[in-house]
Amino acid sequence: MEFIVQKTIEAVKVLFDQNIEASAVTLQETRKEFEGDITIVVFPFTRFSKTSPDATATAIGAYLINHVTEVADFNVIKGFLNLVIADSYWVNRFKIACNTPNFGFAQPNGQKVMVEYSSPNTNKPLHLGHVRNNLLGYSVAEILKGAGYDVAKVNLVNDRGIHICKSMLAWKKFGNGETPASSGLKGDHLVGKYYVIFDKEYKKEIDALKATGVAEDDAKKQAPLMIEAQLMLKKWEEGDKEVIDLWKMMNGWVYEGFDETYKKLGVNFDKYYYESNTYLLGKEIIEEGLQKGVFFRKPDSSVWIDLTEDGLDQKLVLRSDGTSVYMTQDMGTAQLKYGDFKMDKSVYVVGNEQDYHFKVLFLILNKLGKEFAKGSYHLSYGMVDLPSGKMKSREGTVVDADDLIQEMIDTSREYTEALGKVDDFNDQEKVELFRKIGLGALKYHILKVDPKKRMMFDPSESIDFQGHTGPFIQYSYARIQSVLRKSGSSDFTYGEVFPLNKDERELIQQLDKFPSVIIDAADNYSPAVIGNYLYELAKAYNKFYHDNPILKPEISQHDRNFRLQLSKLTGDVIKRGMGLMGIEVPERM
RNA sequence: GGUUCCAUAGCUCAGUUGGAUAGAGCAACGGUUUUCUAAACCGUCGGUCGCAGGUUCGAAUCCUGCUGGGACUACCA
Repeated sequence: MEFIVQKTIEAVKVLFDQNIEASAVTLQETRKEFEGDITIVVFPFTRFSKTSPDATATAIGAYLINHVTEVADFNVIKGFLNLVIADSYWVNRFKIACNTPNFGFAQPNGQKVMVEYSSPNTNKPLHLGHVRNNLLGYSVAEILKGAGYDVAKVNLVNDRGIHICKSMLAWKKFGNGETPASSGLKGDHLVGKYYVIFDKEYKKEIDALKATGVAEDDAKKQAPLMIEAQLMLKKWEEGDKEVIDLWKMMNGWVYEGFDETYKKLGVNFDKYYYESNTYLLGKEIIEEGLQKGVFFRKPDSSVWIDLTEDGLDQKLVLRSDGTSVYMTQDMGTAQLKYGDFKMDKSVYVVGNEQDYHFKVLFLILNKLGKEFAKGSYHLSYGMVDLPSGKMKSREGTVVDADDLIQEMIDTSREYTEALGKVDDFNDQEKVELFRKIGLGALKYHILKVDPKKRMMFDPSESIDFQGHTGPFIQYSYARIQSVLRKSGSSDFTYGEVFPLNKDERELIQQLDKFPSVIIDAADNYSPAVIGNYLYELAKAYNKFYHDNPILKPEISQHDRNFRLQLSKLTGDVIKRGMGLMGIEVPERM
């Protein structure tokens, strides 16, 4: 509505002889209890109009109606200037949208962005927290594509370290050669089982030591299992064949399990990075930083950065024994990734528990003068809380990703079969539909919440299929496809300018927003923006559908085709928008 | 202790440059189907926007303090 802003500036100049900036013109959608489409807030103008808000609004309204063809009418209520925009304008916008291939998606903007997400540890299966991460990362990547970026999705797998050795050691000691094939367990679940066993046995040892009078902190360090795990890590780093073989075998199990879960979630990656290949990186950057005076070395030869001037503390970047810490690796990996992709932006989808880490990382990269520091962004999402509180892997209070997905599919099957609408579906079609609806419900439920906020997830309360949900939007799509099929045509040409009714206008206005919604979602890295928009769109369509016959005999050819075209575009936008959230839509449901 | 994020209806959430009487969904209650899919549509009920000040013509939104909750603050990742 840029032209309204420009004409308002003009009106203010002519009427009150005042030059104002475009930012001084506040436009908002007219609240639906009032007549009009666009509202101008004129309070700021009263300072120089020297008249009441109502008089100011009336004067501007009168000017606009005489100088802007699109302004058909106006009214003033309590100092708010409500403009009625001509139907011809909306019809024209609609026609343009229909003639735009991939309406909503921006043209390529020539910029490259990397989205790193998922980044699992290979010692346990994925849980609800990872699900949020994966859904967010995938969706944000798709949204960025929709906004014109060239996107690379990458997964940085944490496949080494003491926690991995714990699973390996427990399996070696207590596993009796158990494999996914012999146990029937999914690989990641099998490895996770031994991670839990390690913790249990380790605790026993700690308790035994404490009983002999050893202090807790010392007991944790002295426990034989911990000593053995650390020895194993050392052997791994030395390339000990036996340890490496075990590591390869067990990680292989985990990857098979992850691949299955990723496939079910519908997420994917353009490239995998493994920490076993990157954990030694970053040491040359330490040298670089020391030379540039960004880092300093302490007498024990550990290396630090002083961030007190930035309101933070001193931070270790290299241990006294010369080995890397997480920060060292991340500096090196950032450099590696930039070398591989030369991206303009780099998004890290990581939970907000690591806010401090990324703040420091980006600060360091900036101080080192890295060209990629400026484009780095930590998409910091909130934790997923259960009614019982926070999820803790070791305490078994996690919601497993595979279980959750299966429960959603089962629930969707029960719900759908109870409605009795799928009796003529064959088995294959049913399986597909239940999967689409179950995952649609889950994904929408998680993605509709602002990523930055913590969210509550109650697994016992099965996710709804009515109201503000994924299935509601999927259903709207299926309905549209049903109407289009029944029309028996695909040529929806209709005549020229004509009056719109309220529902039609509302729907067109909603559709008209789609391109700007995608940009907004991309700028804010927020699938929730798309989700809320699609809900509003589906609501507008359902209202329209309910009150406006399309295929009835009494409907004129013109109205019929116009409404079919309106339905068609709505369906396209829903499908495209849901695709940005990684949600599929069924042709029938 | 320090840093930081959060607090909106019984529940889950919208509310993005400060704008009208703070909105949805669920739950509860009521209505709509011989008519293109009722996973829908319409209505009723439900609020001290954590509390107290401040800035402003105007504050859920900005500032300060307080209360309550989370996270971070390791030679862990």
